[in-house]
Amino acid sequence: MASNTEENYLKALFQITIESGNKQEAGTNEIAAHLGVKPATANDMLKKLKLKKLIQYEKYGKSSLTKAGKKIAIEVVRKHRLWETFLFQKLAFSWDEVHEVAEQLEHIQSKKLIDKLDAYLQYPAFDPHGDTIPNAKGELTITLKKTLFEEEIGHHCKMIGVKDNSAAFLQYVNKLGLSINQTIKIVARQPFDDLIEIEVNKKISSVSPKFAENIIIECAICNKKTNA
Amino acid sequence: MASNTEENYLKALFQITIESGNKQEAGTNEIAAHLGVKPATANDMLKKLKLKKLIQYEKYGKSSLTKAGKKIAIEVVRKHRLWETFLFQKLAFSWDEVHEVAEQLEHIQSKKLIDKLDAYLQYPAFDPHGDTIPNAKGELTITLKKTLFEEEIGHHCKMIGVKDNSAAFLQYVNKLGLSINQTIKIVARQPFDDLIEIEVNKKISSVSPKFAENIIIECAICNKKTNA
DNA sequence: TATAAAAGTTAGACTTACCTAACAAATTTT
DNA sequence: AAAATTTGTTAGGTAAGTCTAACTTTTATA
Repeated sequence: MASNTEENYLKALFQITIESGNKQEAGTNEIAAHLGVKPATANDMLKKLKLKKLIQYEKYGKSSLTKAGKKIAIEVVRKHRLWETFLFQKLAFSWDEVHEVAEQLEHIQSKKLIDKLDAYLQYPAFDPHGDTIPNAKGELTITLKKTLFEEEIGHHCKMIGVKDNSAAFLQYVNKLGLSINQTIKIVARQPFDDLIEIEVNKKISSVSPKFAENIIIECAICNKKTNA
Repeated sequence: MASNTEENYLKALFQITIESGNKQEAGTNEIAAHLGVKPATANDMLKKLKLKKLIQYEKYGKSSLTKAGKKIAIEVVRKHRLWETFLFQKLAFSWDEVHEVAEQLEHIQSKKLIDKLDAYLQYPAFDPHGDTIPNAKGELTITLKKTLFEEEIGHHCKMIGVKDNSAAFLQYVNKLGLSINQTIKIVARQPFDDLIEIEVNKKISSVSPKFAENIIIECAICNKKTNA
């Protein structure tokens, strides 16, 4: 059984490598910075994790997760995101409040608890930040999610969440015909006032950059799957 | 801020003194036994808690909670019982599975979380074991709860929970006119076959010892209130 | 390619929470 | 009231996870 601290190191390594999509391994300093500890501290832990066969690591080299380490990391991510979803959906926490509490809840050890929570939430695919939630088997679709603001002209994407939860914003979202899972096409950008033209259900609308930054989308073409 | 371990010592002291109702203070060995640690370990911690002014304690003497210590202890108890209620009511955990998981959940630090959870559960007064849940102000009615089996002849009591959650049992409970908050009078006990005669809504029924052991009641006359 | 900078490591120290073993005080029992 | 038992304390040790300071290896750059 991995300690809370070990779980945090494995999660950090997972997020810096596999989930970021661009690297296979991470350096000691990078891991330390990600966790807010000194490199010397991270170094000790990396040695320990290697001994436990949870990471691959050679002296003066970079670290990467083994299969066993990845399994634990994904479980922690699953727990974190399910709790975030619970806090957001059931307890009416706002989008930006969920993370901190989920950092604590993700270390509760009870397989039964997390599977029952998953069922209670009706097996959600995304957390309130628009990140994908691994399923009970440890399968995870890695989504290069971004905001509508960041999507390129001509691309199609799918709305998977919002950042702002104010009534005013949500009413506006609704008025434009937008909802979770709705497909959106980026038609054009006006260089003059930066407005973004989008097509939703064959209807064209213009939205502000501020609006677009608060719509979380999934970039379907760049998804890939990973599992434990 | 008290550590998880400190919280556990304060909770233990609360449970062996205030909540048990018969003592005002507890010895080092007793506290150690309650927590499953060695007396030497408990001794170290008691010194530390005294330094933090969370307990009163003289060398070779007994320990008792200060006002500040009691406040923390009650908060932990509140969190524990609210989580138990959540697991039982919302996630369909059984009566005997909730404690272990709640032992972990009770240490999550977030006032907002626990108050929102309380509201979500509609401010429950009792946990699935029939223990009273302190309110957000730290007020707690200490109930000398027992099972119907333990109640004396002639006494009136109030049903506050069940131990068995099987459909068969719950249907039986229902058939006898019993439900949460229902008043029950113990009419008599048959020495011959140990059946217990109870009066519910002016109707007399006989129940088995096995049945009575699974009905949790509150003994209204011996309640007292405490707060932080 | 030599040197400077960055990245990574080691050694030694601290805190928390636990232990064992030996000892001291308080309480019971005879 | 003395002896025996129980209860509580102290001293010294361990493991986890953190730190600082000094050192080494690797990488980048002049």
